[in-house]
Amino acid sequence: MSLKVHNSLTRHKEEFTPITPGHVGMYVCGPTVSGESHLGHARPFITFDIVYRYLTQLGYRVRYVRNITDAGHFEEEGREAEDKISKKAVLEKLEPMELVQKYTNLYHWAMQQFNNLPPSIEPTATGHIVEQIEMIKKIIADGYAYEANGSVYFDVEKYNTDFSAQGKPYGMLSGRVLDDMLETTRELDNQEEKRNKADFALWKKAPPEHIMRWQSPWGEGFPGWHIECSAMSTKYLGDEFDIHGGGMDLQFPHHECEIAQSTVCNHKTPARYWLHNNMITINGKKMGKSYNNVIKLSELFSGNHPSLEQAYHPMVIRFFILQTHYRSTLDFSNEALKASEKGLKRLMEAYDILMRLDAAGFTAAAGATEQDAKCLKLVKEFNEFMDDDFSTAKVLANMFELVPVINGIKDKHVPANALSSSTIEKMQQQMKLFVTDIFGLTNITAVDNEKLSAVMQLLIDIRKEAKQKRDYVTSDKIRNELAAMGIQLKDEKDGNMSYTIA
RNA sequence: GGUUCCGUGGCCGAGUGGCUAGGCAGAGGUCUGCAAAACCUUUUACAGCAGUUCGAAUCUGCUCGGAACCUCCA
Repeated sequence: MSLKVHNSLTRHKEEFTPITPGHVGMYVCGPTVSGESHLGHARPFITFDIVYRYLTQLGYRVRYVRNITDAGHFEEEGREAEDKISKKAVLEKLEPMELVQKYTNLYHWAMQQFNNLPPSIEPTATGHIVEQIEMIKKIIADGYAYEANGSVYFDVEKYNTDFSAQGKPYGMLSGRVLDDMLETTRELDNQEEKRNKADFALWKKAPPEHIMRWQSPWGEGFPGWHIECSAMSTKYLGDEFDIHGGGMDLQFPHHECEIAQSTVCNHKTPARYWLHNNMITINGKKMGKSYNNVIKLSELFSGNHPSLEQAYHPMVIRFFILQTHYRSTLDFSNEALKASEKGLKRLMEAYDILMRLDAAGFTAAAGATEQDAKCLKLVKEFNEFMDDDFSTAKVLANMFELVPVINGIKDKHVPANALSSSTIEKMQQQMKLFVTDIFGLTNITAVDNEKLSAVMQLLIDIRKEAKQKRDYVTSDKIRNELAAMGIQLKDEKDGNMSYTIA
């Protein structure tokens, strides 16, 4: 079976075939570092981290490019003519680049907490002003952009007319029809520079108070919203690359404009497969700054937010996101996250037990017992589900079906002759591959401190001895006081004890 | 208003026309010095109406409800 992905461009699930065999170029829209990332931002980064990891697992050499938007070019409405970053810099009395650095660092910290792999290239908008200017010059030269009062706008209507003939109308990604849009677009201020309402800025003239500004053939200014992604994806991935990812809310206008710009410059639709993750909602509404309902990542990890009942470990968030398909909305609630927390712990504990099993001790012939056949099937399906547009939720469901089997082995409910050594090995191999390498999950209670685990072993030994002497005062004291510290002792069936640290 | 999508049991969520998704919570049991953990068993579903079909949560239509985008947004 081969990988199939849902392509937003065609609205169908399609077989994934890379342009260059063995290689994949993937571009994902990264953060705007004018503020701290929130839970909603976490979703695409985790989603495409899984895509990246899975493609790599399939044997592709993946170049994963994820930009950092560190130039504030957000003033399409022109109402206040101010750069978001420069404005905040004044408020916080920081240099713009100082602010950008601060939030870039915070973002990288959060990505590490989530165990997201770093992309192959993480280009910044400010580092590619030259490329963006060159691209704009090219678009003007081809007649698809015009200068007006120090700003440059993309001529959407001309583009739509010319490229519709090639079957590539403006709006083909988001299913919009330009003529309809012209009628429905709202009245905006300062639109007189544009020939048409649907036109978008490639370069904006900087007003005097604007701190971030660059010299250009059209005077001092800064790049428009969309051009950085076109410039950087072209530079690092070429005229045409395999995958472009991002949130569904970027489909229009951001990705639509990217397609238009790149198509004019490179004569090709930039990406073959467009993958869009859905939103995280809270009380049924999208989490986004315009709704004023965001929970920042640092708040989530610390529990320091009015709507949070507790802190949530980054791995819990990661697991929570993997429990649903990336194209579905995912509703945030304390109850749902707590359920994820419990589920993750249960999964990871079983995972640890499985990894410590000695496969040699199992005596069934492969596939001979019903249980053996079932386990083999469950584990085999991991690949099929991932190949089917990254169905992480279904993979997790299968993993959870393995959990009772693994725990049963530990508790001796599942005898050694119920499973074969080859199936145990296959389970270990597949679980390691999917849990650790592809899903990037780590045990949130893991202790990698040798001295602490030595101390814990000592306490466990003392408690065992106390129990043997029926000195329950001592044994309960050890158990209860450890529990008060957040360390849970668990008596196993065979008289052994294990522990988890909350 | 336009475009697109969704409505599954107490909660979150998979679901490709016929086969128990799964997680959390609840109930009963096993184990245990007690408890926890674990294991076993188990109750609640497919918004409504009509249609297609031998058969629909899954296809079609309508109704109701909700969301995203159309403006910065992951």
